[in-house]
Amino acid sequence: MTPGPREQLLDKAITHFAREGVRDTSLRGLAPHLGTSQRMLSYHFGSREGLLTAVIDKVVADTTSALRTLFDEHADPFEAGRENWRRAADGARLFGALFFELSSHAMYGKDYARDLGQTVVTRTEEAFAEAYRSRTDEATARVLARLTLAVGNGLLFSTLIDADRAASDAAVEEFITLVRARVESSARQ
Amino acid sequence: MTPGPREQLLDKAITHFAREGVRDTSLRGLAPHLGTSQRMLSYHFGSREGLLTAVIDKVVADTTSALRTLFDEHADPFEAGRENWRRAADGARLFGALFFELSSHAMYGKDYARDLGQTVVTRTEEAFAEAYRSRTDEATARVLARLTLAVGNGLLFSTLIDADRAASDAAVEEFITLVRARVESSARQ
DNA sequence: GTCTATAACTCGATAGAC
DNA sequence: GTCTATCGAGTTATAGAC
Repeated sequence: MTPGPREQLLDKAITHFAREGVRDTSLRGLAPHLGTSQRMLSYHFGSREGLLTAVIDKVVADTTSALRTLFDEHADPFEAGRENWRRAADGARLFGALFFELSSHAMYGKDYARDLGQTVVTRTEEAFAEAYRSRTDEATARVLARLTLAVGNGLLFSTLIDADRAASDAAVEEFITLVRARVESSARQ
Repeated sequence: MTPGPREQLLDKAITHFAREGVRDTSLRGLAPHLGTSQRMLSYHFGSREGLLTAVIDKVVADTTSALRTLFDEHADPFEAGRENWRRAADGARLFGALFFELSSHAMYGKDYARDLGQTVVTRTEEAFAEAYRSRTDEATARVLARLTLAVGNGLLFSTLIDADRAASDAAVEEFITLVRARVESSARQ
């Protein structure tokens, strides 16, 4: 199944948005970089907002499927967390700024960005909570899940600003150590 | 010292940006909401980018001075952290989306947003590290500072997406408990 | 400092031929 | 599906009177 022209354009558009931002990229300015015309972007996506919606839908779909395989492959929530961080940080240089830019659109209440918010917070948090449940009680699992997601997003944020990946890696390890001790102590009770 | 018209316009502009976003706010559309004209915005700030620069400069100055008083008033880094979270979360409904939107501009490498990045990551992290140094060794202080800032920004992010302030408050308390245990155990060595 | 007016430009959307 | 061409509304920046 070879992707149609629409899917090819969408992939290229995401790459370009990741580099240049959504903020000051117009359909006119975007088209030449994708080897197409403004008319074709309008034709395939209906409108500028239609293109943004398609971009977010694809990002959401990719994130969701990646998350599913992640927790299928790692029964240990700490291993899953470490692996999730590694993937996010590796991709950050490419897609990190776009991630936070589109998320800010969700915060402003833009319709086309609502699914993104649901995916990057609610669903991811739920996946972490599910993994923690095997190690601790329900209430602790929920609060640790929220904290874990926050650590991931917060370190992604810091890394994108100051480019200090090593410091963020160290912080992840520190956090894993902290939580592991916490879960072991609650299991001993 | 009563503020001049420029400063009054700037304050109102920040409030409006916080509600509507920078992305789709033009000088023309902004002016009537501030009780002025597009001509006056150009006159006082030179250009649209000049206005954005002024907005960021003010946000940076306010954040820096708030941070200084924060650590002057609370010697206990855990109290300072809790208070920092309280302030950030209280202001989040007003300025949170703007914070992440402008930060994404810094990630894209926009000149006018560089100072913002320095302030919200490098300087804040340094302030936390300074506070932790009184409780633990240098290396641990640095990694805990990075982790603490990440928790704050990450929970701010989650709260802005899903509006669950209570869950974030609980996560902050959980984190303080974790780190307090960590610091006490390292002090015992 | 403030106003009106406008120049010069860019945008998204669309018409219509092929 | 793809092209050229254009409409109409939007933008910033600026000229010039008061």
